[in-house]
Amino acid sequence: MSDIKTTEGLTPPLTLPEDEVRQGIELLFYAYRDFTIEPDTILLKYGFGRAHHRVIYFVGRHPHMSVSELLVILRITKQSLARVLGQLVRQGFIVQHTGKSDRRQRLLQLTPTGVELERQLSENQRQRIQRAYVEAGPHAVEGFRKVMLGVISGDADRGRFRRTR
Amino acid sequence: MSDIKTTEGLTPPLTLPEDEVRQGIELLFYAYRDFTIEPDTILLKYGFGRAHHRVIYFVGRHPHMSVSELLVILRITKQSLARVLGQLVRQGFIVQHTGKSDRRQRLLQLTPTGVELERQLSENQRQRIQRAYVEAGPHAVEGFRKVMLGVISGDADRGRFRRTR
DNA sequence: AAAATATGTCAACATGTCTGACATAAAAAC
DNA sequence: GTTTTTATGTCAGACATGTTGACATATTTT
Repeated sequence: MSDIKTTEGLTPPLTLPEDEVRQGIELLFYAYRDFTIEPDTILLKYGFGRAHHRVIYFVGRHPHMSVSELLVILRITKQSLARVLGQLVRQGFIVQHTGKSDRRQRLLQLTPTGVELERQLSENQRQRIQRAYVEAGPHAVEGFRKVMLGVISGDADRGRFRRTR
Repeated sequence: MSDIKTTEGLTPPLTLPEDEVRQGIELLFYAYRDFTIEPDTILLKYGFGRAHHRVIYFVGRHPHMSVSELLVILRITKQSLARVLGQLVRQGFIVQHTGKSDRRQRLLQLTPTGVELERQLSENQRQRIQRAYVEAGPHAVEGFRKVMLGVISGDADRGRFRRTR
């Protein structure tokens, strides 16, 4: 973050062109915008929103996760989560079961219907990533990962990516 | 864009590991989430939201752009835009002037105050990108760009990036 | 003169976020 | 074993951002 000093003849140009940085900002904006359009459309049919997708995605990704773990990932309040999670539970996409070691916890899990919805929702996003990855090539993907990790804030979250590869 | 055929012994592995794709999805989620936290916090002080930032950003980026051009970029309805744009104009961050060739148009421009707010808002995002770019190196940045362009949908939007480099 | 375009505006509504307050059950600490 | 902390739920009210639909005005194009 800080220095403009570690430059002793190394590769990176220390002052990046204004335009290059602006481009980076806009790439993130457009990519995220397009990345969410199609799932959003599907969700409409169920009367759900993007928040439901996020919950379904992460519960699918980490079965038996607790409510508080989910809150940490999503960075929203429990009241915000309560509405969408409640809907998903009442409508049979997610089940909650009491934790064994800690009976206060409500561990979350997708139902078969939930799994199906998750698949349907993420399908387009998977294809989009897959296509972009294949077209760009593995070398570019490595660079993509590096930059994205640099954009992400905390070591905690960065740690989530320290396994693949 | 289309094919899965140009593979005769080339580099890209055609079936990407499930986990690699998932990782890509999550990188986008976390990066975008963290990318917007700080500006959002600043905006709160002004009673503004993320939508105001987007308007200020793009008007700053493309001075004298028309309302309809802005609508195309943002992909929202004019009624949605009207609210935030109206606030920004009334509070002196943006001025509208009638188009010369087409007097129906209201061309948008940041006031000095608007420029200052834009700078303040985007400062953190610029630093974030700059840091990530410098740390990852120009080679990685090239890969990042390739992948992000692949994620973005239309040729129209991709065309916005066909100049730098 | 008529039609299309660029913009603005009013109204109603859905969604997702927030803060604040309070309740319950279970675990941890004393 | 009582107290405190933790995990979760819930109610209520607020605000920001998005949507549709309808209609108005000025200006350009046909």
